[in-house]
Amino acid sequence: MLSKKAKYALKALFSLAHDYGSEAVLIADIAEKEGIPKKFLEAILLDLKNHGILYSRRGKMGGYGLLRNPEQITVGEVVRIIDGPLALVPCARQNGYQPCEECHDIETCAIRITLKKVRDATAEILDGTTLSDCTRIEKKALDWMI
Amino acid sequence: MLSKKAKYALKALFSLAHDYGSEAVLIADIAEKEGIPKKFLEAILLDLKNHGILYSRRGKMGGYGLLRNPEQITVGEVVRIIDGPLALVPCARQNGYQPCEECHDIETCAIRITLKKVRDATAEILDGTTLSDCTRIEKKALDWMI
DNA sequence: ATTAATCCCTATTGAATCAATAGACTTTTC
DNA sequence: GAAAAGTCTATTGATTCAATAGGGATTAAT
Repeated sequence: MLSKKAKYALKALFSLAHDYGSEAVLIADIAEKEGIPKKFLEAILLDLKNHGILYSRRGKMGGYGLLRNPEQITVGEVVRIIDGPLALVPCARQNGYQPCEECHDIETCAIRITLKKVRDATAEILDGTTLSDCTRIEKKALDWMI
Repeated sequence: MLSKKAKYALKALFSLAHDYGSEAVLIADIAEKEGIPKKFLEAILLDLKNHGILYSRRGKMGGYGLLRNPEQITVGEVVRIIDGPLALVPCARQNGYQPCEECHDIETCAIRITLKKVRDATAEILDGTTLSDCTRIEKKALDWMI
């Protein structure tokens, strides 16, 4: 399951991608616009900042903004920051591999091999989807209505 | 994450697939062979029985066995029984669709659309992998050693 | 018919994680 | 220096996960 935190993170980033190039945006504004508990969003944005996705300015006139172009930030990157590795099982990870206790032979464990395929397919999709892809998808509906 | 319960279920089914055609197998035997807490395994096997994967016999000489051919039971079916729908988000499910509160327009929610792709790719892999595929994978290692 | 083996059922526990909240601290602009 | 922002630490309540406990029901063998 995708955590609510990750969903909030993506929503907030879509919003910031939409405003990319403008001034920094207030946490409170994003929170209200996207219906996210403000205090919760604070922690999320801070986390994204610490991982090089966002910049921030403190004090009056402060706020958050994307540190990179929306085309250079993928959904996969965000999900990994908030929810951790994509693999459904630690022994099927691409990077942070961890053996599972109950698996005798790592090379031939059918569960691991199968879930590695799932991880790879998932990574292909999520790492191939950028924030601008997402805003483009969501913008279609608005254009259509005008 | 795949639950430990689902991992146990798959391990137990691999074991039963290996013994397919023979007598019913004791819970205790599977538990010991696969290193699964017996009481926990009881609940798992019962669940799989109630979903038409296994048959059981009570009393002396009792035990469990596959109700269908190992080629007709997929990893996807098992995972869904134990862990629920494959989709990472309820609004991306193929069958038990449920709207998410925070998503205004279902048709154009980028999160939903992206995670639906992930679900479909996952389903393709897991529903395309049978118990006999798994035992075949794991058997390779043994053959090789002889 | 009795007994022992076996699966079946209900309840409970302890740990971990998730979602959210509270409150004080630091930095910056005006 | 006052007000407006982000930053940090801690805590709470709810939920889920993994496992355990203790019988109850059924069947084969004697």
